[in-house]
Amino acid sequence: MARDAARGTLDYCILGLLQGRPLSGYDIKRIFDRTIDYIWNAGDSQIYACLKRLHAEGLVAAETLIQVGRPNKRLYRLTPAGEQALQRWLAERVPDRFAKNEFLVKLFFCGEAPPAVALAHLEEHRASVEAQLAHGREALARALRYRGSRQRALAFQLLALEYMLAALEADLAVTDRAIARLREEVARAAQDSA
Amino acid sequence: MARDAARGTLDYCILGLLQGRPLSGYDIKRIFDRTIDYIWNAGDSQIYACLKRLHAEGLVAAETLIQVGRPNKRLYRLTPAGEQALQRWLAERVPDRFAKNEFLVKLFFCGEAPPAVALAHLEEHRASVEAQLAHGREALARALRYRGSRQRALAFQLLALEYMLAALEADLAVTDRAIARLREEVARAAQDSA
DNA sequence: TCCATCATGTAAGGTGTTACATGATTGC
DNA sequence: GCAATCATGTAACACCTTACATGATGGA
Repeated sequence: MARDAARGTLDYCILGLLQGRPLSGYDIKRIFDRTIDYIWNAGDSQIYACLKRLHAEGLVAAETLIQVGRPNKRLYRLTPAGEQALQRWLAERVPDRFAKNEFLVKLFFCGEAPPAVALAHLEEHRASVEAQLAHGREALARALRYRGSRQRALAFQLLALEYMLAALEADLAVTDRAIARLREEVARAAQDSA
Repeated sequence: MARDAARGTLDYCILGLLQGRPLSGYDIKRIFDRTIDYIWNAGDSQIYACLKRLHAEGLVAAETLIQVGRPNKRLYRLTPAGEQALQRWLAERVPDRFAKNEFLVKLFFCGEAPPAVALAHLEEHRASVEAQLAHGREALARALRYRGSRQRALAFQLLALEYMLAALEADLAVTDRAIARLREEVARAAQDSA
């Protein structure tokens, strides 16, 4: 037994979400969009394909729920093998890959373009960061209101949110400084040419 | 003409690096490893394949440099078409995709695992962040010592570094708080069972 | 003698994204 | 009448990683 039947991070995300309750592919996609979106996500087609494979490999069990007035759904739940695979993955070291960042790459090469180009990217980035911050703070408020079982799971979700919010706030500070500097540069250039 | 001959971010990174000087695939890989690594990178095979395609599509020109005592190298330089493609890409909006984060995903699901598991991940993460910080600070010091042409390009590389360092510092603060909390929890659990 | 550096590639396989296909119900 | 929600999938492609292949020079 060299390695698990589950393959990528998405597989384990799905196994993780199935802890303690059965879900359909559709449910899983909704949870992704609502709660983990800022860390991981996938298109629905990928999720359905993944569930099919996890089922074929015995990590999840499936049953079809017949519904009236709406399409039937396939409910998946963790099998003991799936639970084991998940626990093994949780204990395994995180491979430390660099994180790709399309925004920073573009900024990195903006030296040869006119300052307005970089400024536009920075301003757009600022708006995006603020939107993410708002979204994250809402999620935080929702999570803090939550009273239920799974308090321990909640603590770790809060920690992930804390990471994200801290990163976004730091990002915003750098962005604001950069925008101020660039605006000054643009203004100086305009004055010089006048 | 719907879109450029260049495709992904890697294509444009390579075009960006080729601004103002010819480079071989090997050179490009070394620059990636030394300076952009924390934002983007690629395996050498991917870089060679990419260069070949960019050449076939006329965005770079190639010449073979015969060397003595070491293998010949293929030097690539930007063509006017490549320069245009790069400028177009620089001006284009950054598509805002979520950033995948394997560490946070794992942490997110650590609620159902023993606290020691999460603690191990956090401590390892801390070490990794400190290493990246050290690496980034060195790069910053090197960049600040740099005296040459391309000062404008340098300013943007410094900005990218500034983003990275700020994110890492924020990350470290959260990590330290989380480690302290978890250690306390583990200690309390040990005391209760005693 | 063995390893690192210089230098370029092929081949295979895995992962992820996008577009397409289908079809009922509910609310505006 | 139109769009959104519920629900599941196939197919094609684009992208990325890993392993393999080759071979000289120079230092420990």
